[in-house]
Amino acid sequence: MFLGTYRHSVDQKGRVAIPARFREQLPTGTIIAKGAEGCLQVYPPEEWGREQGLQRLGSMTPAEERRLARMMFGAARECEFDVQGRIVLSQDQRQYAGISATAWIVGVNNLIEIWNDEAWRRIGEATPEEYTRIQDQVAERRRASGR
Amino acid sequence: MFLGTYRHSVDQKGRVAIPARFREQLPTGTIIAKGAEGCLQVYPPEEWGREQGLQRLGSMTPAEERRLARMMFGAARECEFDVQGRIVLSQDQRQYAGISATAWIVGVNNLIEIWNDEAWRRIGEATPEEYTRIQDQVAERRRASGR
DNA sequence: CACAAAGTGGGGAAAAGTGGGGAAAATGAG
DNA sequence: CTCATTTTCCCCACTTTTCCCCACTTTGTG
Repeated sequence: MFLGTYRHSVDQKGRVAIPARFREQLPTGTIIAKGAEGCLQVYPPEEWGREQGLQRLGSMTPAEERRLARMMFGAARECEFDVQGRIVLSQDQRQYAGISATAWIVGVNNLIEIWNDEAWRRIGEATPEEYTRIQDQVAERRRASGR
Repeated sequence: MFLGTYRHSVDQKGRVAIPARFREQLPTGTIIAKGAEGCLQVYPPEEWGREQGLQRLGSMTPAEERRLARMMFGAARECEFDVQGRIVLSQDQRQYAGISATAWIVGVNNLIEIWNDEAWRRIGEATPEEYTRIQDQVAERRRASGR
């Protein structure tokens, strides 16, 4: 399980340190892909496998899903860690996520997301009031779906 | 079951001692998260699993749930106790809860909450009249929703 | 009052994160 | 094909943070 939010610097070569707590849980075969809302997503192998299962193309696949699969799999890459535990974000990935000198690295249960400052402030930062509202929303949703 | 209210100091490194009575009931895998009304919440593993564990993030997750998952998991951390039974509250957590030199640690049945002085005074110091009124309100609401 | 348990504070080693130099590999122009 | 330029990545050095350990104080109990 990946938990917590970390702010790390991205150097001129595009390297970011993945927090040690996360790195321990990331075997070789970990994949980095483009994600919704302009973030980058890091999938451990089993989670990536789940996505593969979900997004198989065939003659019956609707256009939208074909498009999603192409974007997602086409833009993905295997993560390669250096001795210091950093990965290199490609030019393309940095541009997609709008990342320059710093990045937020966020554990979201089964995967990790990487955000630029401004986007994470908008999406992830919560005052107690917002947070209270969000929690009520979760509770409401849960009640509605009968869990 | 967690009962009682304790006032402990938070040192310059952000460490708080969790009361021994509580600690005995907290195995490894205990989670600390942000909670409603600006408190921090400490979940024993089963409680965390019941509340949050089910949600997974993937390409098929709807936008609303993506936001919830990012906030819930991004704001949480696994508790790590030192030999003295203390945990470290991160900078971010302390800021969220408005905690500096002291904190109130409160057992609330199935989980533990951590509050700053001022907020806890508002919540915890109920007069008999207020207490009665709140109890009646909750009972009424429950009856109305048929639980 | 004495002893044990719980809580508090700080010093220092170890780990994590950051930045840059330079060799090897890839790319691209002539 | 060759040479120059860029990119990649491996390695080292430095800074900051974390956390492990010890010692002291306070509280509670017999």
